[in-house]
Amino acid sequence: MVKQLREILKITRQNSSARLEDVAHHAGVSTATVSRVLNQPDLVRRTLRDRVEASINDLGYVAHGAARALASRRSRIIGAIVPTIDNAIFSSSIQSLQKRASEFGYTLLLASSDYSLDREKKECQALLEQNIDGLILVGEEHDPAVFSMLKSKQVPYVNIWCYNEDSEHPNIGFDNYLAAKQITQYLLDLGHRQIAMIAGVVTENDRASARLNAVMDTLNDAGLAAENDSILQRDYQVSSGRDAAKQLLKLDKQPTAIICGNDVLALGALFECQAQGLKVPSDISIVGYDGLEIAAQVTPALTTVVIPSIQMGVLAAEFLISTINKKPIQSKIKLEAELAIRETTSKPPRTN
Amino acid sequence: MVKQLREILKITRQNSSARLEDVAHHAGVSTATVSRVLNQPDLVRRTLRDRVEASINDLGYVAHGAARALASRRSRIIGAIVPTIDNAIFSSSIQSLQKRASEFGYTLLLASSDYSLDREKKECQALLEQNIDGLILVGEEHDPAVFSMLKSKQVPYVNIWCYNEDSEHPNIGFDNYLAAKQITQYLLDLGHRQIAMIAGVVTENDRASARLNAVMDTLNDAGLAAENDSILQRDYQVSSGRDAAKQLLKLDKQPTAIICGNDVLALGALFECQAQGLKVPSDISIVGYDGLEIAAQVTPALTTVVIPSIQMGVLAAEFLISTINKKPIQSKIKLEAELAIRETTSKPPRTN
DNA sequence: AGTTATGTTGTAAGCGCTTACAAAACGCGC
DNA sequence: GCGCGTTTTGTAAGCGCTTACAACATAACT
Repeated sequence: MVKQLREILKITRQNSSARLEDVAHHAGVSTATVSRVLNQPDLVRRTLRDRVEASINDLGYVAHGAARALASRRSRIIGAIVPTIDNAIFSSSIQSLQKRASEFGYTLLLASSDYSLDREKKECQALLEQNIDGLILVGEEHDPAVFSMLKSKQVPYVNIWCYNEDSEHPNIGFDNYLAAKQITQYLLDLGHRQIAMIAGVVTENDRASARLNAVMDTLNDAGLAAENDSILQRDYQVSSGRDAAKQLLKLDKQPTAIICGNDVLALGALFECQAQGLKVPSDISIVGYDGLEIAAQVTPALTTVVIPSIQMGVLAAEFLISTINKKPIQSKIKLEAELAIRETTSKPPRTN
Repeated sequence: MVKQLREILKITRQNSSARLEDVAHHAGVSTATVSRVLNQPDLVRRTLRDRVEASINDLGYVAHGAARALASRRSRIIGAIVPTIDNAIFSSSIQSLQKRASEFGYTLLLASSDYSLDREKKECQALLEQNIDGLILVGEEHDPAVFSMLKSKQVPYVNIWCYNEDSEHPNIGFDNYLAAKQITQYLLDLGHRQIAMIAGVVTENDRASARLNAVMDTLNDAGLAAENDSILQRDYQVSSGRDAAKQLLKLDKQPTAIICGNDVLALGALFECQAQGLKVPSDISIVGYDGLEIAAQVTPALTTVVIPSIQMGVLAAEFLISTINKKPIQSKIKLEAELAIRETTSKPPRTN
């Protein structure tokens, strides 16, 4: 009877926007037909469909997602939790993810974990409460509760930024360890023996850890014991890179090369060297990791590992949406991270 | 009767997660009580509340946002449409927005317009379909349909990145024009007379337009007719900045200063100058706009306009959430964009 | 024409929650 | 012990949509 009252008061409630039922009345059809026009237009005869569509336009009808989600059990929303949005390499991935999802009619619910697995868990719950149809996570290390929640809600998910054939979870990414090993080896091959590292913060960050470990392992394998004071960890800021480089340049045994856990730190290191009047690469070599656009443009251009950030976003969206629609699709995709040799690396200076 | 069937088959449907009703049964109370524990705990007696909370934990209950949104008419989701996520200055704003919203129990639905008002309109509709409780838009220029949809759905919104006292729309931002004028004046005061500009693309972008206009107006006021070939427009990429700078440096009347529409273009210009062996600022001055973290760290540090990107995100979240909760709050907030004089600007070279 | 397969539309029962309203329980003063 | 106001809890009617199922119309066969 409330509904009837609403009908009676229709003139009054002109602001409360049109519902599917209003469209149905306007077009002289049942609500089921309108719903079909919206969701499975092929099932509706041409003439009727046109009439309904006209009514939709006339009334400026906008579907009510919550009602639709409740009835159909899918929200057309996918969620993503990234460590931080404020990080060029993630944001390019998010951008591509959002665009691809939008092309499929999905919207993106975005959350950030601040590199904390506990926050990630909480954000995951918040996203789950919003009935996301799928979830994208960064990295392979997550709170077990995350997976159990996802499982009990039967929400498909995928870990990006990592590749692990043996993982029990779908993942789309590249081998963080391998690429870091390669770039270290490249420096060794150039003749560097004093190699320092400015790593990202490895706490609860499997990508940063993998990169750090790869460098350490490779140096060890080459018979170079990594000294503690030449391995630094810094948060994701250019200023932190500068700060760390400053510290490294004060060392008794000054490094001839600095490996950075990401491009932001590498740019900081580069700028610090420049500020101190050092020539890069003739005095000191610097390498980054990520492949930000700016890395290729800075003078001198930064040698780095280019990771497929855009591709990961696109593929993650496609994987999730396929899975949501019960279309089988490959659940593990290995992408390549490529060494981009540019201008910040060369043989170590003779004076060594 | 379907519901009854479900009850009977409960053992079978262990994967379909717990509903509020299940919690109610488990705790031996009505659904209303459970709902109250969730939404207005003060209304429930202590002992009962504890019992219900225990049941919630036992069953791993996660609220069903769509159902909740349908019944309560609020989704606890706020939307944001930015030109592109893949842009450091927007992503820092989004990050702060998302964090602040999350603190209030809201999640962020994110869309991008690709600097197209038409896409923006479409994304707006998509967000509206998801029943967002509020919307954040960048800039003051939007398709009229956007505002009418928002109005008919009665969804509060706010334009950020701009400040306009006379606007009919809520806005939180700064004066793009004024700050650009100031930085231009600063260059004039230093003695520069050959001033070029690398503007952002101004199409459907009121922020980029305002900045460009401010520069042109200021140059005009100083009696300097801006020459066409010294005013360039480029998209938001470091490489575009380099490219534009390259072109400007080829000019017969080489500029002694380059004003850039944003820091990314400015960095590109800086790198190009460095690559060509020019000394910045003694040979040529460069200024940016935005105040990215890297601008302060690059060598030489970039003179720029620091805009309150984080603050805009935070305040926008707060404004929207207050408005959603019917708490009156100031709907126009003027923030300051500050000139940061650093190392890429000085008097023009004598040789002029 | 009669029968069957196919295509098109309508009816109505939920989806899981909130909330107005009613009912019950409690506390207090007398 | 009663009446009253207050607090606490329950009942049940939706929120706006989708979709199984039924009903009907049409096309395709014998």
